[in-house]
Amino acid sequence: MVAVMHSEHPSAIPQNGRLGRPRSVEADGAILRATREALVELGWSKVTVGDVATRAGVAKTTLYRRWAGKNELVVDAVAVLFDELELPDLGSLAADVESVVLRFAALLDRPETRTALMAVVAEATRDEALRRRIRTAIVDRQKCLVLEGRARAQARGELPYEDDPAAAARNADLIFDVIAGAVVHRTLVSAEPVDAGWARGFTVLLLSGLASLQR
Amino acid sequence: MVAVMHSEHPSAIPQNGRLGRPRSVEADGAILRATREALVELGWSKVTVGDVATRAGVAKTTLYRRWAGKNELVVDAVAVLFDELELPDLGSLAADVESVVLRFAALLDRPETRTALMAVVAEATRDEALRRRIRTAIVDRQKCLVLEGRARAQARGELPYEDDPAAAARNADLIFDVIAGAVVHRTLVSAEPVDAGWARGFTVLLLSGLASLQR
Amino acid sequence: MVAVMHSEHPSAIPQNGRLGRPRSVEADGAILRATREALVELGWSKVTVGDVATRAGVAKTTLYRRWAGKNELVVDAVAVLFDELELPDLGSLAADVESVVLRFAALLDRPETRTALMAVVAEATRDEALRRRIRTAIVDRQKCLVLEGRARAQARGELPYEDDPAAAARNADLIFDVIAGAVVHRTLVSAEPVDAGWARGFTVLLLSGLASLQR
Amino acid sequence: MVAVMHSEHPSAIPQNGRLGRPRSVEADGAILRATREALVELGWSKVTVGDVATRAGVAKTTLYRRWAGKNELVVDAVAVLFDELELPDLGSLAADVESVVLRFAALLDRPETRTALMAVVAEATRDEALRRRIRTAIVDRQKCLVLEGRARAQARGELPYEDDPAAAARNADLIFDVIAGAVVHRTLVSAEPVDAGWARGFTVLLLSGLASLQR
DNA sequence: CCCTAAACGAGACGGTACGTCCAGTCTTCAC
DNA sequence: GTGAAGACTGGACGTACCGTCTCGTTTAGGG
Repeated sequence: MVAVMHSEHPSAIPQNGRLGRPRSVEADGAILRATREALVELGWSKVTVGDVATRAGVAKTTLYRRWAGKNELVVDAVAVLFDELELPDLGSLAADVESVVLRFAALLDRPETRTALMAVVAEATRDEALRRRIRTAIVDRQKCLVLEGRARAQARGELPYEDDPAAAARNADLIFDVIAGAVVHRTLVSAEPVDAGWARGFTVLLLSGLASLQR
Repeated sequence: MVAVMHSEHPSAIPQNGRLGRPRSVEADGAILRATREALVELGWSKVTVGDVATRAGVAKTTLYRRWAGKNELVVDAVAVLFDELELPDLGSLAADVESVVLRFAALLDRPETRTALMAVVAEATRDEALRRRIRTAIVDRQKCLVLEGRARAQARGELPYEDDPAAAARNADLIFDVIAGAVVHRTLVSAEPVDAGWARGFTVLLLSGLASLQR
Repeated sequence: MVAVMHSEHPSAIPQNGRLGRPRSVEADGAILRATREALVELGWSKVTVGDVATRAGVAKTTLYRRWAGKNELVVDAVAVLFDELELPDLGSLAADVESVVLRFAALLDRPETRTALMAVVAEATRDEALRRRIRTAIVDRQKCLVLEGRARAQARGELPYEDDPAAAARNADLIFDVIAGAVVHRTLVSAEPVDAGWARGFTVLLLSGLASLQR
Repeated sequence: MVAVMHSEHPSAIPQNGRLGRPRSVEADGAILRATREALVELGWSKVTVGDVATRAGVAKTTLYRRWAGKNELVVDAVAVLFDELELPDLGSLAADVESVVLRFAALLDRPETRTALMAVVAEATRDEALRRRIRTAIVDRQKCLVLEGRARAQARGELPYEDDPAAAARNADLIFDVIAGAVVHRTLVSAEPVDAGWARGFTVLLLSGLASLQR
């Protein structure tokens, strides 16, 4: 993975002029850190903006200058964690898939993502801007793992190069929804652990199915 | 599917004795109906208990006597919709899967489920009782579709009978998470439509993968 | 004093026919007793009808069949206590007045009257029926003490017989308001004790003033 | 009377530092005015904090930040009216007393005091803080009228100067309870008008009695 | 000895107000 | 002009009582 390591404070780019006191640079980081801390302790629904501000040692005003509300704040706070997702080359597609499944499951097992992810997705069903934010901050970051894995497998000769770029994109999306969906559902809805056994079984199912898609 | 048609008011079973005025039987139904209506109009986060009570023509007290809060109420309100999920015998496993995928996607596309489902799942990460309620009211109802579909496919000779019951259960769970997860993720996270094409592609992937699991 | 010893349950006179189960005779007494008990423990504003019913071992319905609400109930509950007020003949008007002042103050010092009396008077400013109830149940009972004391003093020759009955009534009312008002104010507003010294001082003031009124 | 004209917002003195937005100065006045208005229209028991806030064009929060509850609020709202009580020098003690009796009665006849005064006194029997508040906000204001009237009468030679300061204080208290008590009782309990005739009769009684106390 | 009719207990009902909490905005002073 | 502090409006929360109602269950007297 390229590890974009996006800056922790893309929050807003006010800087209308160059006048006045510049924004505290530490504030953004402190706020996001406080948000994650609050999520761990209290869970999504009990986190309050005021409390986050207090934890961050920051006034509510400061926080609202940078984020529109709780939803946006939490998306950004959690998004950082998805930067950790990487796809080390383990030599085979199966190993790569198993690895990413386990890493993704581990990420969803952290209390801050666990409580926040579904909540913001739920909010997003009614809020296009939030949906975009989630997509760019979280979903796209995961989706490129799929693309990267496929490219690597193709380079290895495990998967054929596809002629039709539309079909290729369609397949990538399908695979992405299957992987992410299965892991999320297992973890958050079924509330059962994603262990090595499950990951292996899932990978077998996925790769066999995948093979038949390519034919 | 057996279409259990569970009673609309499992809300609470106080009935300590037979003393006192009995609870209004219509109230439960009216409240759940009002809840769905409010979900459609306002979306999860804007639904308020007071508003639901008003819509149902019921006092807040009455509502709180039967449900502990918004979460429990919404689970029960939405659960009813999952009773509609059926698995008509279309003659082949592939047709059955495609059909259930489309039906499930259609259910998730309804505004009341769309906005509510992820929200209650999110809350459930911090609330064991709610998690149980979701499981019994919603998840288990879906899972039995998987079992039913498999039994039917086995009867048709499309799938072998499994010797190891534990492995059989494990596979059923895996398939359930893959199907439900993929559809949910496609619908709510990726926010893309589950159309006939997607359903066909997904089914091909699933069934091919499935075949290899059995070997 | 005549010690009317009014029955403890004038609560209502339903008895439309003679049919059906007759009202429990103990209930009235138990309810009034429970009301006083609750007044002592909780004070007027925290007493609830439901709690009184429970204490009396009676259903709320039963209570509401007999009293219109908290106000009426409390008036009746407290009224009984005013029956205790008597005017023993101590041989002189001064002694009689001092005695009744002290007795009245002692009555107002009881927690149930203390907390209830002003409250119902306050409610009565907006409720003519309640005002009448207070008058007949409490005020008139005290006022006849004044009349009795005057008659006795006249018999003793301490006070002249008045010719004008209107003036006599006016004076009695004035004296009543002065005595009752001073004691109530001292006890409940100034919140200072009515002891023997105060009673003596007040009696001197009153009787001297009284003498000049008669001239 | 000196007409202290105490500020209309002694409600609370938080002012921990000088930080933050200062409390709205108009709010206090608007709230107290709205309280009196509501008292007039609805009477004590039907006044609600929420309604007062609405009338004052203020959020409930704002009101609760300044007063602990309905009792405290009403005391302050009514207290202002007692500032109007003055003791104009009419040249003789009798005239002064008659005048203050009529003024006080007129004050108690106003619907806002009528309904509120006894109610808060009733509550105060169970609440030491409220009792203190009543004393400083209302009672003490009246009591100084007594002291002023006596000083004036002494200056005129109508009353002797007292040697014993303790006895002087005792007498002032007694006179205060007798005047205030009689007027309150006549007005609120007996519910009869305090007219010129009654005031004259009462004054005669009081002053004659008073004379004998000094001897 | 049952029948009728009211009173009973229990507790659910529609309401109203409570006092608290949080969201998001606004106002002040200090830097 | 930014930042901390905190007051502001607005609105939902969940609880507590109110006074009414609807049950099933006594408990009389009159037939």
